[in-house]
Amino acid sequence: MAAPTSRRRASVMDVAREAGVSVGTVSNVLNRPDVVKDETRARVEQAIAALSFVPNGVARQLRSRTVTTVGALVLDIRNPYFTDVARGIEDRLSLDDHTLMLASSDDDPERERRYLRLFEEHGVLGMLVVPGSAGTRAVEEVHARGTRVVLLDHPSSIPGIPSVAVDDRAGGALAAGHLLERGHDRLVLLNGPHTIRQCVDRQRGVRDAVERAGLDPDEVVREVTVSGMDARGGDDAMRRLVADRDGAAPEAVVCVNDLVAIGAQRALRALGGTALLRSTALVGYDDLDISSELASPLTSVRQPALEMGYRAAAILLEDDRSVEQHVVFQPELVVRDSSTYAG
Amino acid sequence: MAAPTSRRRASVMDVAREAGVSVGTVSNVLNRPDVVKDETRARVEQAIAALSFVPNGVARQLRSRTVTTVGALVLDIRNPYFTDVARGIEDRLSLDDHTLMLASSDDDPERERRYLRLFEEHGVLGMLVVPGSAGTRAVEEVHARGTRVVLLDHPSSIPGIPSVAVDDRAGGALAAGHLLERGHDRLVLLNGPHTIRQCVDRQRGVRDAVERAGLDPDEVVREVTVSGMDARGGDDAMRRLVADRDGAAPEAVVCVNDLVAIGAQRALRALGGTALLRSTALVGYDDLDISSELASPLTSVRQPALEMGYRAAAILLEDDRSVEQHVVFQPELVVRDSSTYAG
DNA sequence: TTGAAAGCGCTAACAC
DNA sequence: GTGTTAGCGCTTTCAA
Repeated sequence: MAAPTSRRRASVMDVAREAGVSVGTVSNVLNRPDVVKDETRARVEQAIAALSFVPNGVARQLRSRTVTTVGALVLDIRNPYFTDVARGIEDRLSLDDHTLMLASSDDDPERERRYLRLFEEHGVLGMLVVPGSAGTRAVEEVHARGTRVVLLDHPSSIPGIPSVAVDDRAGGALAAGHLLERGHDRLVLLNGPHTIRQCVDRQRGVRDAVERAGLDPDEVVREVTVSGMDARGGDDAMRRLVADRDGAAPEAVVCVNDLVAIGAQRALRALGGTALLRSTALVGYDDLDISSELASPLTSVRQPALEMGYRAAAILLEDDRSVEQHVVFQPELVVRDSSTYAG
Repeated sequence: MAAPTSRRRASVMDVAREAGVSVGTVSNVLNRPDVVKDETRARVEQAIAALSFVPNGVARQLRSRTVTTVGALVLDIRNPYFTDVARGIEDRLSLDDHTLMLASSDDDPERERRYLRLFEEHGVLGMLVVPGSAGTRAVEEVHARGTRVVLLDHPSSIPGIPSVAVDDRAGGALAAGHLLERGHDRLVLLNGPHTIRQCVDRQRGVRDAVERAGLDPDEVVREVTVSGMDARGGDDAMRRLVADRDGAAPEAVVCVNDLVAIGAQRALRALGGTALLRSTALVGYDDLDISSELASPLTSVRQPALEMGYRAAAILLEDDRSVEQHVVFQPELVVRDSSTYAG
């Protein structure tokens, strides 16, 4: 294998010269091979090989205004839920031979802006965005400027922007309802910031369930905001909670996602071993693959991540008024040990 | 927010006309604002705002040959190990205001080719690639044509291509050595295909450890190839193993990664409950965040994923001969319950 | 400090 | 079937 040449990449001109044809013919070989005489095409293909010619996609895109790249911006690439969504997206894209540019905002408005901008400047075919705390303003602007957008994990209230989401309010109610049914009358909600729509909706759902049980949400539900929506955040929050109660664990806890729940479990075990862990009824959210494999297998609210990604990508590509533009999936409760030891 | 106009995006020409200046001046405002008279600049900026002008990055890249995008191709985006690596890459890139285009080959040569091609045609600044079963051939070609490449998770044997990897052979030896020390003299290795370099090296390491213990690897080690390097693959393989042995679990198992180990645990629990699970000593690889939270907390070989990504990105960006071009990190064994119940 | 004009590499008319 | 040429939107000389 030769060393990397610092020479300029070969261009259609070079290929044309090498093959003794015009650039138009080279372009034809590249894009409409059937229109070129066999013998000419062979010569051009030989020249392409000889020069290791790789077409400049940037120039092509500029000229032909055809793109095959879709951008996706998720909240947190380290959260398996979002990688499942991404996988669903890719599954759909690859059907049309399109490719995915994946990025993670980490709910940092600055990063979100940067990536939206990058996608827009790059002229992607469209983008799939999970908006963060900063709201949908930035996305709306992108959309207003003419780029196709589908909101992910966010019910769209914006005319012209389709969306794919899960009914988070129903999910919150599912989680809390389960704990109430099991006789718990005090709930802690380990939630993310209220700037994130999912967190607000799940909290509302929790309160719905409490009201439905004939109780007063303000008395029953104690909401604690985690420092981050990952294991670390759940761990920290649970430590604070236990410290507040002189070493006792809260009776029943709803966590905003499985990672937070896993962190909360970790804290409980660290502070008081299995005994403390089992004194709490815990429900997570997302039903990650690994949630069933935990020391205390997690009761969790399942969201159809892969399907959501697939559907969102389909809406973007099909851009078809006959397809439903606002899809809401229903979550589902999966009951395991973490919520059934206690009580 | 206005509906998406199907109108063409505004161009520098439009901005120039609106502001009553030439396109050159608009370009200067965009790229060298200090060289433009305050008052002119203000007028141009106003025009930009009025027209919602977003520069066409494709045209810019074509003309100025400056890129800020780096491509990364990992084996499996759903494996937290690789998302950690990706995160390390991003951390380094964002220092230079560069952005990451992330893709997953799923060890499918076809997908690998597609993404390498996409990156190359797009003219990325460079790429970070975890090669799959298909080997490094495709990457070498890309490199030979002049694109900067850093191999990830693969010790480079290719002149001019830097690499960042972990010593997998040492890791395999660490895992097996631990089990041997605990008195096991039959090991099952749940491995991925030998077309993947990591798998071969880890197997060699396992055999090293056996030899070091004065035993014969051919007698001690039984290697089983999983159908996929994820929980599903581990689950399937373990079921086959147990069936082969009339319902008994193997004494000691080294898994090619934590996901496989988690799947293996799942199978054991499903087949024979905690009793069967605890009759096996199990070691994983990667030390995922959640591995410590499992029903049977996983003994695992830790690889510094984040640091690897960071380092690889640094090498790519710095492109500096004074920086070591072949970095090999050393893995580390983390002992937990999964390997210490049994025996 | 600004404007005019060339050209990045490609595709798509259109002419032959 | 193939060649010629304009031009995608931008940056970058060079001149004024």
